[in-house]
Amino acid sequence: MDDGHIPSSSQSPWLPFESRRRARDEKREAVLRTAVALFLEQGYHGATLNEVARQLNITKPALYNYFRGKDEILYECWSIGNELVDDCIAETSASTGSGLSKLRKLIVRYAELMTEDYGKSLVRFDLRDLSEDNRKIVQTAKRHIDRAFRDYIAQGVEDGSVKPCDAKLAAFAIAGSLNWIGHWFQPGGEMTGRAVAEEFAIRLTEGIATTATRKTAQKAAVPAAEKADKPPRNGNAPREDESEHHTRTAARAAGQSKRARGRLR
Amino acid sequence: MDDGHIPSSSQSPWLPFESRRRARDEKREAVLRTAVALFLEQGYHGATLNEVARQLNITKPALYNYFRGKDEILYECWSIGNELVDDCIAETSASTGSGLSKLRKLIVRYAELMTEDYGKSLVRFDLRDLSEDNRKIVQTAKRHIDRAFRDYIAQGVEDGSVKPCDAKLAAFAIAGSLNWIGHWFQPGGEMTGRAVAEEFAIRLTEGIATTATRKTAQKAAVPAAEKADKPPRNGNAPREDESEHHTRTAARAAGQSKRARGRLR
DNA sequence: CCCGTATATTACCCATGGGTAACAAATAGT
DNA sequence: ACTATTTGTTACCCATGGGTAATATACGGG
Repeated sequence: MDDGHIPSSSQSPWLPFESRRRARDEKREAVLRTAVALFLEQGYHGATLNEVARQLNITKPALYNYFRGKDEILYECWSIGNELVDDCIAETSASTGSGLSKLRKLIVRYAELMTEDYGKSLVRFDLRDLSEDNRKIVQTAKRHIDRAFRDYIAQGVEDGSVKPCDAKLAAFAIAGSLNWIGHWFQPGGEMTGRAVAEEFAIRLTEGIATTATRKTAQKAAVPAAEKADKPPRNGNAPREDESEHHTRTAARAAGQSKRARGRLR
Repeated sequence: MDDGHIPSSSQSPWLPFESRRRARDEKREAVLRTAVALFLEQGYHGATLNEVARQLNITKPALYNYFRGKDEILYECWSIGNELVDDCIAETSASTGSGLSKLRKLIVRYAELMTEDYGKSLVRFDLRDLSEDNRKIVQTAKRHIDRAFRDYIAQGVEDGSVKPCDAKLAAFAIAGSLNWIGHWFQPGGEMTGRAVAEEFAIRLTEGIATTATRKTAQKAAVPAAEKADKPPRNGNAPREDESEHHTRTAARAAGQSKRARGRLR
């Protein structure tokens, strides 16, 4: 029971006896990183604030310097994930290309998000554990995400890159597959998050695309609408800049955003 | 707060003052029906046994005549859902036809299950709320379901009805879409459960099928392997034999099965 | 060096809700 | 009818864990 599990010293800014003066936001983030991991591992109700605090080498009441309560921590975790999704959507919407092309871009990004903690929090946390106000915010955001998928599909139908279909149901089907990734994906498995993401981008659009995509049998003559589909991208990028990615995005998120400050006494 | 919400008298065998001698199993089932609905509506942790009991016109301790505790009720709800899935798989496996044909059959049945309470319980309940033993049982059962999907896909690849693909990922993608139905579907919406199910069966297999399915552009010449695909079925059956369906299946489930008896004092 | 602020700690409160004990009422069997 | 069993009820226990009050310690500025 008391096996400790002292977090690797690079994780917690509260080193037992050491310069414990870090920027406030860094600590806030550290709390959220620990909380989201614990919530995912043990479930929101299974995880206790005492345990969150213990993993950070502090005690429970100290958490209340940064958050009003457990449900606010949950919300903030979700919120970071949501900002990441919003970024995906914004980037994708800003790009040029067919509806299908945009849809695939979004799928890749969204799928990879689902393999990370903050992404998982979008689909594994229960809305009912949030306060009334926050729940409404989340619901609105969810509709926003759904709309993005539908819009790209509808757009694809219009420009001919997507077969005529019910955009609503197609979006549900695609989003369902993607969201489910957040339930089964475990880092350290056979495939990396990105590999899964790219595979899903093909698989999930194969049914509704007007053109074949695979290097299987037919050799798919690329149609006009597809020309802007895949700019060289970053080829085979160094891969696994993940930790840096995390801190970067988390820092940005904590920096701006309208999320509550905690301790506004 | 005290708005009552007395369940329609056709729901509870414990009518306030009336012949309250029903068979034990009927009562057990009534508990489960009420519990599963409440767990889905409020979440397992949000729902209290007091509330379950109240909706049945009894008091909390009376529940312990039938179940050892809250987590066992959760397990039993899940268990009924699992038996329904097992039936789907058994029926499907017993049928003849191509791998694709079986896959579609399973998808239709599974999807429709996801629109019902006991089906939803398979994907919305948290394994971590179960006892150690029950959790293992559930995990094993989940693997069994996953295997069914994979097997049909692999079989389809072999008999040529399905394009070569990674059966594992394809199964995840399909199951993900289906499981997600259990999160968004609400009876009373635009589509019936069956309509959604049939739409999904097409949509989810369109990408991996070797032949087109839709009455869209191409007129899909049905290949040899597909001949046994759709027997007339029951055409447009009277539809909505749901309540009867529920009681029937629930009765069977309570009748046989090795599930614990409750109060084995 | 002293004080104000931020941050953390110790010690506590207490609502909640799962679970139990003791007892009562209905039921079935002989 | 009398009794054993089942199936309820009322009244209670109590572990858990979120949240708070009072207080101590570190730090930065004048």
